Amino acid sequence: MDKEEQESRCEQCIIRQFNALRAMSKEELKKVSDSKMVRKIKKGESIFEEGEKLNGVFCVRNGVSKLSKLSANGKDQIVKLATKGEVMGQRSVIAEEHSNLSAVAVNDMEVCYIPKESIVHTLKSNPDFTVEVLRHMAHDLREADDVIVNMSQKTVKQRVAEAFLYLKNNFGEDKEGFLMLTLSREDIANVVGTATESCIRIISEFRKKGFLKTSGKRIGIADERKLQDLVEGF
Amino acid sequence: MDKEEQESRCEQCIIRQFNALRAMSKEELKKVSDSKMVRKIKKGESIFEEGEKLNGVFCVRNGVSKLSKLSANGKDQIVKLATKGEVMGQRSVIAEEHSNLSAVAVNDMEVCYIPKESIVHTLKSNPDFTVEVLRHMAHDLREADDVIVNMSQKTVKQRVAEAFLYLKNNFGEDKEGFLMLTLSREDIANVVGTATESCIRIISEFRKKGFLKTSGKRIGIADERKLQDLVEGF
DNA sequence: ACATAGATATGATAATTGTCAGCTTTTCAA
DNA sequence: TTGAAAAGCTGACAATTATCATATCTATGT
Repeated sequence: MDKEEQESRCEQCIIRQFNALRAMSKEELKKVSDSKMVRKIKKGESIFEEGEKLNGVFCVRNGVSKLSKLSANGKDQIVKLATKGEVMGQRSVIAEEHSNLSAVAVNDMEVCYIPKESIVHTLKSNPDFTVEVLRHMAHDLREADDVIVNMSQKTVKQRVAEAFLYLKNNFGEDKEGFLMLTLSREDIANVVGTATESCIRIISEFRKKGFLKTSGKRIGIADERKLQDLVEGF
Repeated sequence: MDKEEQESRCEQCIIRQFNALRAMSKEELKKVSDSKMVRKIKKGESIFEEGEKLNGVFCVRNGVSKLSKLSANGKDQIVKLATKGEVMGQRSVIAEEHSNLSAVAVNDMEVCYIPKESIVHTLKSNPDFTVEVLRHMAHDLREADDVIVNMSQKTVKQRVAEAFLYLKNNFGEDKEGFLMLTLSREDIANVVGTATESCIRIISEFRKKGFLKTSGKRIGIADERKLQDLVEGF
């Protein structure tokens, strides 16, 4: 077993610590590892589509994927950004429904595809694993509730401010102080649920006020305190 | 065992068919039944509050409860309406977090309080039950995703129209054609995520256009087709 | 029945947000 | 390197939605 092959064994995979797979037994993990497939996905490529029947889940090893849903007016609403260690598609596999979301790579990615059999079998036989999955889903549900409240009770400006704080806290910033995860203005608008132009306008405003700094499409947070105040309604 | 006592046994409870309790064994159910407490709650009374630590879950036997979250601007956002057969508080119990939502009775209710021990123990030992809970939570999560998209991509008018269709489909209407579940205009506004005045205005408009009919605070759907068209953007 | 608090209704106005059009800058592949 | 094409930006304007003020109705307890 060479180095690369070794690293691609689930048993050795560090990523696993962040998700429910850590509750699997050695034997179960071995099965998963044997049945999984590593896939490289380029920026902009689709991983799965809304309405598609998923026969497995995707575990993110590297990169970021946007999970979105097309609305009647033709705009995508980004519901979640999935990053290293997160599992995509588990909701659909568990509920045995077609996917309610599309997944598209925001940058180059590496994901493991795990056929549902490996998962479903363990769900039925290893309660620790099932409870662990349940915990993760409970967490996702709480986050979704929070998003609902933000969407309906906060202004667009507050939501934009919050989005940048979220990006900083979850993806970090480089040495120059720019956000590690660079999204297009359109993607930001789709996270926030607003028109691209409105989003751009607000970013400009924040830049003029010294809350943000920009360089091309890169954006950095210049005054976190002020952004935070804005989110909280001051 | 008299009739009332018999009906209050979980083993006999029909409600159970609608939730994850149906996956419990006879013995497990007996334990739950012995530890549960039936509680009557009057309209407007609170069942639990946001931030409260829940030591059990609430199974709705009768009536409807609104699950809401207070936003920074002082308004409640109603995230879900829980009705007969639904279990409230399970997310918090499973995630071992304080509740992220408040539950208030919309009309007179009867709920069973089930201490978390009965649940948690079964979660660890009966995978069928755990998977069933997981399925329900997966379903809730999907619904939450849909709400996010609606909130951020639909106009207030569309959301109001959708809310009435939802109320009709989930709670039905009486012989006169009024919705069985009567919510105050303020509650409707809090479901839709808008100002109470805006909500009232839109209801008036819909009445004038013949989409709805009203009688005091009761509201009925007069033209489902037109409401549906509106939701879909015509 | 009646008073009254709370809910519903409506107008006027302000603030927010979306849409369309046109322009400039950046990005990326030939 | 360069020239489309895409992304970013800005102005003007329209549409939507919130806010405040005030009036009317209605449910509820006494």
